[in-house]
Amino acid sequence: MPSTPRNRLGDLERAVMEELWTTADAHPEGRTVREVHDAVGVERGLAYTTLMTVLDRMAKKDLVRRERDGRAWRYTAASTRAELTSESMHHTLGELAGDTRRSALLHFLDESTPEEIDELKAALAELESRQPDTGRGTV
Amino acid sequence: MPSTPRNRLGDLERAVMEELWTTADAHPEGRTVREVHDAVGVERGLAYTTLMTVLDRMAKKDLVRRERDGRAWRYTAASTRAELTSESMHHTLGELAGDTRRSALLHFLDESTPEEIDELKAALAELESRQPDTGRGTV
DNA sequence: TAGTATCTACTACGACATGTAGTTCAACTG
DNA sequence: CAGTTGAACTACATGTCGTAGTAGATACTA
Repeated sequence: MPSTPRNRLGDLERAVMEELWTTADAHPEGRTVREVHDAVGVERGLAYTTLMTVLDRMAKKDLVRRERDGRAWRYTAASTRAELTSESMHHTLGELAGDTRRSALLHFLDESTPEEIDELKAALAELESRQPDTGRGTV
Repeated sequence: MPSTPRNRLGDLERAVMEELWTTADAHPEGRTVREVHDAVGVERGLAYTTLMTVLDRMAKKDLVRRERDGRAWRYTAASTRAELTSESMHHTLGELAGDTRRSALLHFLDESTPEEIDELKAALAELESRQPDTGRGTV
């Protein structure tokens, strides 16, 4: 359960998340501050401590998790990019009452590219195949 | 074209938008600062000028539009709640590359209530009936 | 073992967004 | 004309984020 906002990421925060996400497969144990600094800090001319501060804050916001590795911390993303995105979308939608939500979804689709719509349909179909029950009425 | 972020609204900003949205039908000409203050400011013990400042800033961010009415301004929401929500959702999704986007959509659906899914399906059907072309391949 | 490199923890500071409001001045109302 | 209303401008506090320095502990190396 996130304690702080956890929504909108800053530019650097996002870059750090990207780094953690893209290296998650190759490094499931996570990345140290040094590694993250090398990956996204050096090219931006940032100090090592800057990345330390940012990672520390992100841990407090539950955006990343950390585990001790010797005297260093290893950071991993707390959610996948897809999860975070989905969460953010739900958060946005969640501010709306039922009837408006429907309207927002319609708008959303209206402004979607055909590809997105296809993706959505595919995702719906996929979901359908896993849970054949429409669920109507199951609150 | 919005000049400033225009995303995440503050609490008061949101309350103001709510007020403008919910009274849009009854007052298409918009609302004056005084009216908005009476509606959302008084109960919070806010000064009239506070609402003035906030509305002024919101106008600069293109969240609201304003038109002169005598020497006062009349404010109207620049987008409907549904539009703004949809916009925000697209903004979130837009940060993702195609393959991740698909995954995010799947997650999104996964975490949706059956009601939301139904709404989405209905919206899709509605869209379908307006634009029978699937669009696949049309970049 | 002394010296250096490496890490964390803590502190700090500027920029920007937002909530909050005062002051100043013009215009309108009796 | 006096009081009221409203806009414009300015200001200040708080919170977030980018940025980084310093202090102190630990590990490595010659």
